[in-house]
Amino acid sequence: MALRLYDTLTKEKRDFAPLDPSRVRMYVCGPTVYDFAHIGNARPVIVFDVLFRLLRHLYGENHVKYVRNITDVDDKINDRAARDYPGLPLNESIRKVTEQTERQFHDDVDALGCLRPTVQPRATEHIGEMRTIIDRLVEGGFAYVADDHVLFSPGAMNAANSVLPRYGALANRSLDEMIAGARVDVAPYKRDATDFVLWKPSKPGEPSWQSPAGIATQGRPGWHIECSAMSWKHLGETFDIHGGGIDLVFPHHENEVAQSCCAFHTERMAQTWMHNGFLQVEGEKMSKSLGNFFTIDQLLRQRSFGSNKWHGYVLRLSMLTAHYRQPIDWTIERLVEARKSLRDWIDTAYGTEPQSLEPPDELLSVLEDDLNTPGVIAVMHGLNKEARNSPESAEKLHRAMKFMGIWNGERTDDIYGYGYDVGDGPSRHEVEPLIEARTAARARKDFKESDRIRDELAAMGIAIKDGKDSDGKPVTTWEIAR
RNA sequence: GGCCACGUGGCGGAGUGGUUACGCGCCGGUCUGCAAAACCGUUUACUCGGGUUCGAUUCCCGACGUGGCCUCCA
Repeated sequence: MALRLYDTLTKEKRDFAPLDPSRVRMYVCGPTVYDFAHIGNARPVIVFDVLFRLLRHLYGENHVKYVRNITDVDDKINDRAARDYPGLPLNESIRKVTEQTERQFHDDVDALGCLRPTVQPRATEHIGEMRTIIDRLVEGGFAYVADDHVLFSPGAMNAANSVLPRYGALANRSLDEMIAGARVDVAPYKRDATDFVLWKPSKPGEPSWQSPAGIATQGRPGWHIECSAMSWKHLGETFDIHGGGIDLVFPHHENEVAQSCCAFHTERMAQTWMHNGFLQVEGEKMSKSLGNFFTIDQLLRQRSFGSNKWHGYVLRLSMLTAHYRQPIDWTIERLVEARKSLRDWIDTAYGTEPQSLEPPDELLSVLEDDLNTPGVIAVMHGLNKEARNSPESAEKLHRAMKFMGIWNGERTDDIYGYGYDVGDGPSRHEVEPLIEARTAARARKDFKESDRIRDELAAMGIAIKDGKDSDGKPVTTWEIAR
């Protein structure tokens, strides 16, 4: 079984064959660092982390290069900086915003069990590469200067009639359709409604750099050029996989393809284009006005969603319960179910010693089929069931979970719901004396008293489970009720 | 309006031209002072209408529905 991936451009699942197996190259569009990342942002981060892990397994840890950019130049950043640090010069306030947001982003995705990409380049550190690409596009006749802007012309690209792809091929639409659908308020400096900005002049106070194409005034890059620049710098003119959310297909990725292929005279920018489906929250598009907007930080660290904090492993597993190309409806019920699965599996796998870091074969064959993570979850449920009669299956389950990044062998009490390390809810000092009193009452068969204590605990939000230890002595465990 | 994706049992969610997905829930049982938990077992499906086919949930066409993109967006 070989890795098969669905390619957005050709609309088919194909065997994956890297251009250079000793150097597998993947680029994924990363965050614009102006605010906390939300749970929708988490989806591609998790999905492509799974792919990164799989590629590392298949080709070797040192033979996969994963680049995820950090966009640190953007109007939203400027606005946020001016709002949050009105007293500071814009340069400084922008740096504060981007550094702080980047740190927060890393805290969040670390908690989601994601490995760090090989390189996380910043847009502002690649202005030189952007200028080079823009100059080449102007020289090649694909872009032009107007009013201190540099504009890319999809029309010129399609007229070139060479190895270049057709503009619109990725998003599967024609230039004519786009012209028909274009807004009436086309900027006056554009020759054509479909032309898009590669470079624009900076207003006073805005971040600015030396402009390309002989433009005298200082300027700043358009939105799409950074990814062409950074993927070129770190991965080369063409590479294997380019990923991101499906909403990026047009215009962002379409324009990246145009820029890169025209600058380098290549047929394809990436061999495989991968896009994850959209996320909704409780059946509706996530938006602040609907009150269903959740940041990763809120889910992890505040009781904002379903009055619960959610462990990063739970968030990650719940994200993997749907295939990455399918839309996903993010609900409390989904998280509760993921948490239950995770607890069952940890109960089984806890304490086993993985014999290697290899994922089980039955998991690999499923995952290699275009990242069929729901299938992987079914495999894990199967291992969990087999583990009742087979210690080897428990060990396999341990390896499977490690490989998928949903557990690393630790005791995670906030998954189990024990209150004492969560910081709120009843503490073990309040609960355990009552448990002991109930055990004593049961021992003297005072069931009226033992039931009364159970009711009292229930009122505190504590659920209890009676069992027996290995000597047959009654043992009661407890957890925060859900 | 244009383009695209999706529509599976109470819920979540894979997959397949003819054979059990899987998980949760429900129900029954074992266990338990009683519950809960755990364990064992059972149950329900492929939006609608045409077509292709020996046979379609799976392919084709149409309808309806949901969502996405077309403007910043994962």
